[in-house]
Amino acid sequence: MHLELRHLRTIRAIHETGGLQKAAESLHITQSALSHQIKGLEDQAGMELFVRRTKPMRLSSAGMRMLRVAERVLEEIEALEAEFDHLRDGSAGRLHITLECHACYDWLLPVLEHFRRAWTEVDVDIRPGLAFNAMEALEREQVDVVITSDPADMPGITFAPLFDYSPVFVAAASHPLASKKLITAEDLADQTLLTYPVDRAKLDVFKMLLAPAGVEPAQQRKVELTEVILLLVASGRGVAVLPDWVMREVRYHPDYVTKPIGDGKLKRRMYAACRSEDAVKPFMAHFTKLARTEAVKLQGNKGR
Amino acid sequence: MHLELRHLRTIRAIHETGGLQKAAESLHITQSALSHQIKGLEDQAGMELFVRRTKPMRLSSAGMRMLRVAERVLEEIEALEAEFDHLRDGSAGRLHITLECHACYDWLLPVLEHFRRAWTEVDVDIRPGLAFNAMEALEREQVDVVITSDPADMPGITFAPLFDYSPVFVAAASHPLASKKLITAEDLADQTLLTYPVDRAKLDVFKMLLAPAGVEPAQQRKVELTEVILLLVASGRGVAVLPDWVMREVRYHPDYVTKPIGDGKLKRRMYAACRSEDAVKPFMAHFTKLARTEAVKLQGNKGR
DNA sequence: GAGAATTATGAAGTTGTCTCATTTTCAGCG
DNA sequence: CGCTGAAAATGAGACAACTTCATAATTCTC
Repeated sequence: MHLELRHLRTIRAIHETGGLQKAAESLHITQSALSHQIKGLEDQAGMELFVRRTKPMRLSSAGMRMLRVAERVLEEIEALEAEFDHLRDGSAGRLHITLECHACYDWLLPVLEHFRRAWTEVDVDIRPGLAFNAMEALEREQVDVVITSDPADMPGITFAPLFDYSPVFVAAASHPLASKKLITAEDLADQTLLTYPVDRAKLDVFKMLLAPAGVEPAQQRKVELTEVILLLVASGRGVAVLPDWVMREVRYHPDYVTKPIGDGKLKRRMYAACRSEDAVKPFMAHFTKLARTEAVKLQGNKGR
Repeated sequence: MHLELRHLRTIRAIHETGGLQKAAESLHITQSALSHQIKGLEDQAGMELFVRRTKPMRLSSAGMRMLRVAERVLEEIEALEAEFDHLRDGSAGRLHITLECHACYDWLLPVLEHFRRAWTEVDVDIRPGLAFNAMEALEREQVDVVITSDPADMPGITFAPLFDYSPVFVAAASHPLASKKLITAEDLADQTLLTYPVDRAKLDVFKMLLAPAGVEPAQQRKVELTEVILLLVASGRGVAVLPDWVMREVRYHPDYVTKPIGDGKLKRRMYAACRSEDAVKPFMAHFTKLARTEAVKLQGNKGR
């Protein structure tokens, strides 16, 4: 028994119009075609789907069972086709994001909260599990956006700049380094460094400060959550280097001191990477715009 | 965009096997056919459903959306096909019943309670609304069984005898007719007769007693529920003629008297009518057997 | 970078579905 | 009762769509 949607559409049409003749019109085929079709269908089903004792003919009890499935299934199919219409005109789509940068949850979550209200038909999600191979996941359409500060020249991938930030050193107010004006790589050589649990290559403090100077911290402790890093810093269990926007809450808190690192002019730029074909979609443009706006709010706190 | 199940099967197969090649095998067609097919599908969808940057190819985000629908829909379709297998071998079906005889609920409901446990895949229902045109509804497959005591010689309809019963006169113990041994048509000429609200032709008391004698009761009051008829009888608001099995509960109750009617030998036979094609089905045979068994229980109460 | 594996493409063939023309069936009605 | 018209069934042929076959173009693997 090999059903096709054609059969379900036929069943439904005959039921709705109440006869072969009219059903044929509504399906834009001939009555003959329908007659042949249901004959074939009944052969496959091995039973009569229609009652011929009456004219026009109506569904039999077996036919009614098929009708119930037909109505449910066709509704799904039609919803799918409508969804594809929306995909084509850009009002629907998928926005699955992965981030190489832990601290970005700070601004990303508010952005997504705004976004999902504006684009109810876009399926939004964060996929932390794919962060390790983020760019590859983007190419394979496992995700649609990668938040990164390492743009690469890749064909088919577009990097939209979001905002600039500086990595900032943070320590407890009572910490010996609190008196220094500027933090150098060597200052960290005898420190416990608190970082996110990611590859060193993804950590600003290694890539921009320690690696160039060939310095290794006395100890590195990996911590998942920003709040916990700050907690450990405050209690003198280590020091950290975090993006400046993270510091907005604690910059003027008496327990902490923040210091510029390196020459104090280290700047990084955050990007949203997506496949170039998606870059032109309206919801994608809106997403990057929202991300920039949210970042500005955070930057605005700097001068407080 | 004109989707067919073939497309959904293809989408699912490619996803499950992880590539065109293997999917083609599992669908028993060539890889070339699949390649052509998805090309046509993508043309219709107006977008890419697969990511070709990788080999083997995988679903794109739009393709994933289609996959979700495909999985739901195909599950329904496969369940339907399985259901039809059961319909064919007779372990599934529909048993929609209508009754011309109100009192039959007494034994029918216990029967259906047994039945539905034994035949979980048979859809059981009672359709009181179709009682007026019961036999026509049976022919048109609006119902599958008619409970009736008027067998007719109809082509394609089989009448299975269930049990015999006698219509019995019932009145309040204090009623003037309580002293009579036998009730005749004339006895009812000055009585209020309580009946079910159906056509006179379907009422035993008219068809077998009053009509032949050309007698009309003083008054006829139509009451829906058996319990209410008995209540009204007990309070002296009228008399009734009911099937003997209905009386099992009240026969020896001090408020009531029951009397034979006519010559006291009036017998009626109850039948289950179904379409002859259904009569051979195992669940239908089981239903009539259950009905007979249940009736015997009631008849057994007679001699209590 | 060669070979294997995977997908794409073009042409030809086959299958299945539709249309057209006609017949059969059935309900309604004089 | 037979006529009449509408509805459904049937058979033959046309046609489109899907499939296969053969082969080219990619991409992956070692």
